[in-house]
Amino acid sequence: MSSSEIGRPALGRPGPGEDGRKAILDAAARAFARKGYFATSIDAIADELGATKGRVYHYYRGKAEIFLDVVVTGMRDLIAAVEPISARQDAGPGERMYQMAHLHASMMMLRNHAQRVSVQAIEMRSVAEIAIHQDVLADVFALRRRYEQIFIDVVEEGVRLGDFAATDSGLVVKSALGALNWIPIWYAPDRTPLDVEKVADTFARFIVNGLKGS
Amino acid sequence: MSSSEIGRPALGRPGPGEDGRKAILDAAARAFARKGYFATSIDAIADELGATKGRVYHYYRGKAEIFLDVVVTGMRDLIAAVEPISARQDAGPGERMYQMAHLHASMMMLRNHAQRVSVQAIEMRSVAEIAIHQDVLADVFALRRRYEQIFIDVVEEGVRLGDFAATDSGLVVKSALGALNWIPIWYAPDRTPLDVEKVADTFARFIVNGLKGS
DNA sequence: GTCTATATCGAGATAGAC
DNA sequence: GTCTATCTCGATATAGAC
Repeated sequence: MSSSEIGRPALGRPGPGEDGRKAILDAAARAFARKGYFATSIDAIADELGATKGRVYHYYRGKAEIFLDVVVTGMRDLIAAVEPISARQDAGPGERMYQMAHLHASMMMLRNHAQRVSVQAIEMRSVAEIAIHQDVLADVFALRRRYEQIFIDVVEEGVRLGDFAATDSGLVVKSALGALNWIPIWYAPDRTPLDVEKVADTFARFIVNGLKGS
Repeated sequence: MSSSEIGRPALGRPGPGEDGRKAILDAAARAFARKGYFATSIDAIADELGATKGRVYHYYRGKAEIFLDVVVTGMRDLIAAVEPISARQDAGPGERMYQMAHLHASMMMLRNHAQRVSVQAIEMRSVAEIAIHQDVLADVFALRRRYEQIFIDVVEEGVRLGDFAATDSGLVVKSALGALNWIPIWYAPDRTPLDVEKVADTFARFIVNGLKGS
């Protein structure tokens, strides 16, 4: 996990000013979520913030750093929310998987900006500006692998207990997370006035049923 | 469907030279799939083609046009492959859904370049260069809606027949297509030496089970 | 810490030779 | 039809005033 301990900013210039950085992060998340990494200029982020470029460059060395900080923060939030559920002893794998999927789906809708940016990031491996930051990228990959493993462990426990049908656990987890990660791509809080709870419940039930088999 | 009748190029300068255009389309699909729309320069497309910018601009007015042509072509291919299955009379909804999902998954892997680009396109609605082409964008949306409707119809037939559990058919189709559309994001023919048939089968079974309920 | 210039440069697009 | 210049401009990033 090296450079991404909880609480420490993953990137950005050193020194204090945690609140200033946070405001930039939020503004950037909204801007990136709306237009994507390349179509979002630093000026656009500054506008969203109600400031000018100067402020942004005071806290961050460049656009790629801001982007990656949004991504890492979003992934940490997701893991911090979902991981505890996977370890609960009072529920079986089916019930835990339902709750994990339900919460993941909810986060995709309620924390839409940051999660949408995290999804974008997956396709940016090969972009030079981003690829430069090998260290942070390594953290991002590690976080993603760790998150997938949480789901894989629950699936395999379910298979052992006979609650889930036997299959390739890595692949079914990719199916399940694909369905969930796709949500930010079509869900837009303003254009799609859908009931968050209903969507989360439908997705979570679909996933658990898919794992149980027929 | 206006400007996108089958056989006619959706975009590009008028006149003959269908083969020249096709070669550009393939090269562009590979380049866009690798780096994404913005990180791919016209020079990079020309390189991939083994030519220079001049050739590209002879056939297309600009980068956005090439991109959208790749997208429309990819979506037409997908629909042309999957739609016939939905209409088959010799199989029930469960079996047809399995085959549709199986084929969709296979296309995501075997026609990886074009499909990866189509997935990218969904996030590009709001990008100015792309948004200019209202007419082609309308076609893209229509194609996507039509494709979703194919799946929705099969789901609703399955629910009527009691083969599938009753739910919001639009939402479960978004789950299913999310799982499938996510494939190009993690599947890379070179990095992921996975058995296409096995992946397609696992995904299709997961989806059909998810629809059947428990 | 925050702002207003401004340097710099990559890339889309065009003109015109061959 | 295909190429090689070349124009042009937007956006990153910096310098330095306040």
